[in-house]
Order: sequence, then C-alpha cells, then structure tokens
Amino acid sequence: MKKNKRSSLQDIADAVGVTKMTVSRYLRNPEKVSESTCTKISAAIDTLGYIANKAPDLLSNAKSYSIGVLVPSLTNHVFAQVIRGIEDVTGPAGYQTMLAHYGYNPEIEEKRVEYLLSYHVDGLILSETTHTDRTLKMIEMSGVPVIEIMDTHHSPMQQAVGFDNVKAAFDMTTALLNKGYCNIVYIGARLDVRTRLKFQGYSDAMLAKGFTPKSVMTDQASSYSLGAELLQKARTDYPDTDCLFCTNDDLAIGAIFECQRNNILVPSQMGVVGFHGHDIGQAMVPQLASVITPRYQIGNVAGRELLSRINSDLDTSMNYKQVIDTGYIVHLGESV
Amino acid sequence: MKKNKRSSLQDIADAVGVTKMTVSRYLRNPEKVSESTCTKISAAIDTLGYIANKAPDLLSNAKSYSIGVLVPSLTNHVFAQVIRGIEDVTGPAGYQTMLAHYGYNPEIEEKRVEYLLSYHVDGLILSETTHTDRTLKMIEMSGVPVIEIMDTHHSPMQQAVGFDNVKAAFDMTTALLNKGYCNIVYIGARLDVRTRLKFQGYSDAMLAKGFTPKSVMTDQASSYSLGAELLQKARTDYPDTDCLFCTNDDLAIGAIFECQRNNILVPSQMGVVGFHGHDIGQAMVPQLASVITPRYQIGNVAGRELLSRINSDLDTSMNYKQVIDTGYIVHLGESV
DNA sequence: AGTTGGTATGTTACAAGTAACATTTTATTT
DNA sequence: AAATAAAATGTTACTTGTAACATACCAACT
Repeated sequence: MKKNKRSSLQDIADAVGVTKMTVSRYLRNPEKVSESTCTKISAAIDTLGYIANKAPDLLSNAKSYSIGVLVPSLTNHVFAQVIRGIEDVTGPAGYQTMLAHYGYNPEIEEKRVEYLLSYHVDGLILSETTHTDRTLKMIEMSGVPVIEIMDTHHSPMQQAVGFDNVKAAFDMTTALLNKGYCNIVYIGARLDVRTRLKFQGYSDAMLAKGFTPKSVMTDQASSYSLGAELLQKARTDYPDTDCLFCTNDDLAIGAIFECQRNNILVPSQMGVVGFHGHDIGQAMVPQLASVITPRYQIGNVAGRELLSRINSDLDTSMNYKQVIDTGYIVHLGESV
Repeated sequence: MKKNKRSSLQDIADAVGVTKMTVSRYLRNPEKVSESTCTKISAAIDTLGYIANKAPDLLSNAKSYSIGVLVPSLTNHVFAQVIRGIEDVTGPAGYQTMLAHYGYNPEIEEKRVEYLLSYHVDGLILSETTHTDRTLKMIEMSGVPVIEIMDTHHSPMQQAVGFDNVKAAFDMTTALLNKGYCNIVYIGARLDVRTRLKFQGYSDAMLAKGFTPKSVMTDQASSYSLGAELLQKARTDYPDTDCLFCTNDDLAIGAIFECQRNNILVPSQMGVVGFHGHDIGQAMVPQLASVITPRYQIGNVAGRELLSRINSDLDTSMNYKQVIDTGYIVHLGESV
C-alpha cells in the first residue's frame, strides 16, 4: 500500500497533454492560456488535488510572503491581541504569519529565529529587547527587517513599537501615592526584562516621594494561585502593606480573590493594581485598577511598519533606529 | 546600499576553498571531513553567519520534521494548553510545530491546511470535525496523517483524540438536576459545532427527566461581558431560571460577575456552570462549577499518536479509523 | 615499485516551479 | 496565397543542498 504522492505541476501537465510551463502560466497568468486549455487544466487540478509547493519559491529567492512573529508565550493574553493586531494588517496584504514562541528564553528565541529565517520569512517581529549574540548576527546577515515590540525603553536593533514600561510603572505608582497609599509593595514574577523595568519605574516613583520601595519577587511563572500566595507573603513580610502593585493582571486578580476568601476588603483595606488591563480585570467586581496597554495597536503598527519596510527598496535594516511610542492609560478602576 | 544576501553553502565553500559538498558533509557527517578542513569551515560559517535553507529539503521530498497544528483561536485558553501538550512530545522528538488559526471558519481552515501542506508538513492536527470538501480532498491526496482533536462524537477522518461533548453535557446536566435545579437554561455563543453538541447533551438530559430545554443563544464570540448580557437575557426570557449552564467558562464567569453587581447570590439564588475548568474559574470566589477537560493530555496524546504514525512504514492514512477518549471530570465547585 | 585499502574530496544529477527566450500555431491583412 | 502580427505553447537554465558515484591522495604491505 503506497502513499499517495502529492501531485506536481508535471502530473497535471501530463494529464492534460501540455508542458508544466503551461500549467504554471495557468496558475499565475491565466490570461495567457487559451480558454480550452484552461478548462482542461482546471479540471485536472481538481481531480488530482494539486497543492502549490513552496519549495521552488524559496529556492528562487522570491519573496515568501510570510513574516515571522515571535512571542514569549501563547498562554499570555497580551500576545493573542498583539497577534490579532499584526494579522489584521498583514493578512489583507497577502502575507502569512509564521508564529513561534520561546518561553521567555533567549536561547530558545535564537533557535526560533533560525527556524523562521530558514523558511525565508520576509520580516520578523520580536517581543523582546534582549537577544543572544548569534540571534543578532543571524538577523544582521539575513538582511530581513525586524521590529521589536512591547518595550521602548532600550535602543532598538532597528525599530521598536510599544511603550515605556519604566514610565508607565512610574506614572501608576505616582497616581497611587497621590491617592494616599504609603505602603505599596511591588509583586513580581518570572523576573523577565519587563518586570524589572516596571519595578524600576515603581522604585523611582516611591523614592521620588520619600518612600521605601518594597517588593515580593519570585521567578515562578504568573498564575492566579501565585497571586494569592504572593498576597499572603506580602502581608507577612510587610504587615502594614496597604496596596499591591502587581506586575500583571493575573497576579492582581489572584490576589483579589484571595482577599475575598480572607474577608479583606478591596480597596478599603487593600488596594490591588495590575498591568495591561485585560478583559477579565475590567469585567470583575471590583473592576481592576491597571495600566491599560494598547496591545492590538502595537501589533497593528508593527505590522504596518514591517510591511512598508519589506516593500521599500531601501535597505532599511542598516543604520535604522526608530522608536514608535503607542502610549498607555493609567486606569484606577474600583480596586484602589 | 545593497541588502546582505544570505550566505549559501557555496559562499562558505568559496571562503574555505573547497566544494559545497564538503561543507554539506561538515554539517551532516562531520566525521567524514578532515580535522583541518572542519576548523576552517566552522570559522567561515561563524563569520558569514550561515543559516540552513529549508528549500532544498522541501524540494527533495525529505521529511520536513514539522507538523501543522490548526486551532480555531489563539485567544482561547483551551488551545494554549493543547499546544503545550503537543509540543511537549513533538519538540523533544525534533519536530517543529507550524501553528495556524482560522477563527472557527471552515473556509479559512481550508486555506490554512493548504498553506501548511504547501510547506510539506509531515502531519496535521486539526481542532474541528467539520471540514470543506476541498480540505478533505487535499488531506487525502497529500497522504499526510491527520488527527482531529477535542471531540469524539463524530466519526473521524482517520483518528480522533478528545472526549464526547454530548455525553459530557449530559452528565453535567444530570448532576445539576440531581442537585435539585429545575429551570436550567443553556447559554450558548459562537454556535460552533461543539456548542451545538453540548446543547444536545443538555437537552437529552432535560428531556430524560421530563424537563423542557431552554436556551439563550447568540452567534457572537464569547466574552465576559457577553456572559453578563446573556444572564440578563435569560432572566428576562425565563424569569424562574435557577441555573445557567454556559457553553464555556468565560460566559459563566461573566454571568457570575453580573450576579455580584446585581446582588444575586451564587449559588443560592442562581447556579452558574461553565465548561473546560480553566484556572480563572477554579481560582475565583465562588469556585466555578465546570466540566474539567484534559486539554494538555489531549494535545499530548495527539502528538504522540501523530509521531508514531509519521514514523511508521504503513500508510496509516488509509482506512484508518480510531477514536481515543480522554474523558472529563464533572466538577461542581461552589457555584451550584 | 606496485598493489591494496582507506580517507578526503570532487562531479553529476535531481527535486519543482518560473523567467527569459524560442518556436509553433492561428488569425489577420494585403 | 503569401506576409505579418499576435497568441499559445515549448525549451532551457537557474535556484540550493545532498545522494550516489567517481576520483585523488597517502600509507601500509607484499
């Protein structure tokens, strides 16, 4: 029992009695093929179930009409919306996205970049600002345009789209201090670059008003249950804590549920703040205070910029430094 | 300013003064290349930043060591866990996953299947049991092994891994009726196949005990706010509603929040039930009643089965019908 | 020195589609 | 009917890496 071998242009050509060149024309410039031949070819393609073969396209250095998108995690809702933002511009322009994830690990990111480049993607969107040396080299040598998204605090390889995490955390912390909170504790997890940047913004704001930064940090991945745990740890380590600034909404929401289970009133006895402004936090009772970040817009702008560079004649990957700031909104909701 | 063209084996060979065949050997069978040549080639590869080229592999019908995974939505946490389950088996075995999504739309699914097949994936994992005719034909002609995941109610193309949605909804409904609820309303959204199957299970259970099935359905996509809306609609349409069976956790959680805003006590005044048993529902107060489905395990088993078929000599795609049932758990939590 | 055997490297052909050019067929004009 | 133009189709060459086979080189042995 042999496997059905996928059919090639040659198979179609043989079935119709022409050369594969004619079949190729039918697919690409049907107006150059006679009507009767078109009919026959069309029928043969249906019968044989022809599927285009990407291999020769890649071989001949043609544009692949695909762009590589690298996100740290698929579980993280932040990136689901970024991806939607990207695909809403790239899809209609005829580009496929090749999606990969790397679990916040630069070594795995390196492997994924190599993988995407081996498939000749026309451009790359990365979600991180730190990369291995080899990642940087591969990208440089390949000459594909790259956009780094989410954070604009560092100097980008070429082009960055996002917001300043330090400034966002600084603004939120300042708003909390203005509201009268004094013993704000920063709750961090995973300890990725963005968490560190946000902690820096928080610390700057605390110090600016003469308060001491305090934090509860772990390198575990965020989860609702971790939020509950870290609330308890904060209350043990710093008994007079009156507000938690959590590095993301998941931790904040987990902390609020834990307050509910322990009859700690939010916000009167404990303020809780998240980051990103996800749907769940905005839907819950009390509505979660959070820094609302424009994930969809970041993806959208990144996609648009990338396409424009792919389609430009200039070699935009060289000596190109640009930062596009999409801003954020400090939203105080009902949980502070 | 010209773009850096990516370097080929030939470029490395020229730099070292050998033929590309020797460089190819260095990469694949380094023991067949002399030590001094190895050193030189290795240096040249580093300097020129060589990246493997997938094109010739695809051309020569070699295995691509990639498998295509098609999920309806990236926003849906169900599939993030399925993907983790898949990659935890396929990754260590040296396979890359090519991920694509299709927004619950069979026409888009068709395009994505074509896309994945054009890249010569060695196997496919689909998340749907209904496909267009052309999708079926392409898969048949290409001869790649396929596994359909999530639902085992229909007869699979080749092999299915999941659970019986009808039975799961039947069991949950029966448990609710046994608990004393009489006016259970089914809340559905998107109206995809699985929602319809679950509604059928719910209806069967209601009728079996002499109750009338009632439902509030919409084709909008699920969201927390939609859950709130549908709760209100259920209370308007069926004023004596005592329990909502929601087609997924998102709707259920949105409904519970809406109850909290309107001082409707859960579960004493209104039972609320979801489906899938996500983290958020299990972390919240009250803990959500839900059918807990083994998403990770489904992905894991599907990945394992697919690999075993890819690596088998038999043409497993023909006349192959197998269903692997991974079961589910009816969990009543605190919200009923 | 000549043969043998092993190691290292080179040569050729091939996979599928397409651009560029070449040829054949059909239609149109004189 | 011959000449010309236009349309349809064919031929060749090329893209990259590798399998299969061919050759070159050196060491060891008779």
